[in-house]
Amino acid sequence: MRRSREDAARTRRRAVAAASRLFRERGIESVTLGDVMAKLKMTAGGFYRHFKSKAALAAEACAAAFTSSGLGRDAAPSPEAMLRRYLSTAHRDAPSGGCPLPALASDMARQPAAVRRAYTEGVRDAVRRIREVAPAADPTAHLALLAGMVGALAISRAVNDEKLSEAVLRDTRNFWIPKIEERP
Amino acid sequence: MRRSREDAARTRRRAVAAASRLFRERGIESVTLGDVMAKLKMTAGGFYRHFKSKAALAAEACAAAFTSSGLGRDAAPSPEAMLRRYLSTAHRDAPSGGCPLPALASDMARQPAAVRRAYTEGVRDAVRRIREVAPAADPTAHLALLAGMVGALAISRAVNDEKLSEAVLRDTRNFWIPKIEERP
DNA sequence: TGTACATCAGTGAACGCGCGTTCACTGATGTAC
DNA sequence: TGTACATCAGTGAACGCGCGTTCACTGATGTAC
Repeated sequence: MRRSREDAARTRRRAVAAASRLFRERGIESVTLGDVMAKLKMTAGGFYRHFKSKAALAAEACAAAFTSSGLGRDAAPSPEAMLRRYLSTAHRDAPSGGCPLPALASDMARQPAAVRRAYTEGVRDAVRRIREVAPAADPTAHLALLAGMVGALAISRAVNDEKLSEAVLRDTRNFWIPKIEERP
Repeated sequence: MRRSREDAARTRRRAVAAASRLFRERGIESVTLGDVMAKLKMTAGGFYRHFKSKAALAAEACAAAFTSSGLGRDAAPSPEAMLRRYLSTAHRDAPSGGCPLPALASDMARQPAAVRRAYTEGVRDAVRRIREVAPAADPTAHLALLAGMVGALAISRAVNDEKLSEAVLRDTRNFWIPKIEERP
């Protein structure tokens, strides 16, 4: 039966939020509309009152993942605190609330332009954020640091061995912390 | 009709090789058995004369991707040459023949233990390889470098903007080259 | 403020499609003598 | 070496299943008067 406008708008927002979490956790293609709607305790048919297609949801959910995620969330901490938070086992083990960059990277090759644009904008935001938090001397360090953070998290999640997984996070952290604390 | 033993063995090898390339190009789950067998100009039904299931092929194809891939392929070059090759637009644009680490990272979370084990072994091999080629002073640098290489390639492939994509590769290269050329 | 009607959020069944897997079949290869 | 038979690599159709999407339907919400 019909719901109030506020209820409907809330359903839409909840669908985007649930998809944003599920996509980061399992990848866009492995998540079904049934999975997303089940999180709202709804049946899949109702989905199309709110979105044109799964691709449309993917574009919104990706953008949402970036605006609500790790790197940009709160006021600028120290560069060391940022790195420790990003390269933590907690972040590794909770991809659904974490940074979309490592979580969605390999999905991007198969996504429509709208989704890829959202991801690309997310990379630019992350670089800006790093530049603010850690205005290091070496101008090539910012993208190299981002690559290291994203790569370390991705590898630490992919690997089957807890010790190796933690070593990747720890060594990447320990390598970068002195580099970004330096001031020219 | 029946084929000779050598023909059959050759078919099996070709299937593993084709899958290894396709998996790196499109991700394991987006590649169908039909895609793999079409590369051999065969129909999908014949697949099961050689493999128990798609998962069994995935395990073999993953392992194969590591033994035949980028990082370990040829005699130790200079560390700079290795970095330039890995972080090149050529490598970025040819994932099917390239390093499986960035290509398969996000598939791993959803793979059975055998596949994840192959990937983990691949990470260890890559670290060993980096240690040989670039025995840098800082002991945390090896994993940090691997993370940077994998992250930079993954981001450069995911991003929609050619300039940003090249900047990620170039900056990561330029950041690391002086670090790994240093000898203590 | 009440009433009559149109709207539309959500349900649940149905659809078409593509996938992994199975199977009866074919005919060249391998084997036993 | 030749012959008779068993094997089995590959074909192509069929299967069951899950997915994205559609649709008729329901009944509360919104609107016109």
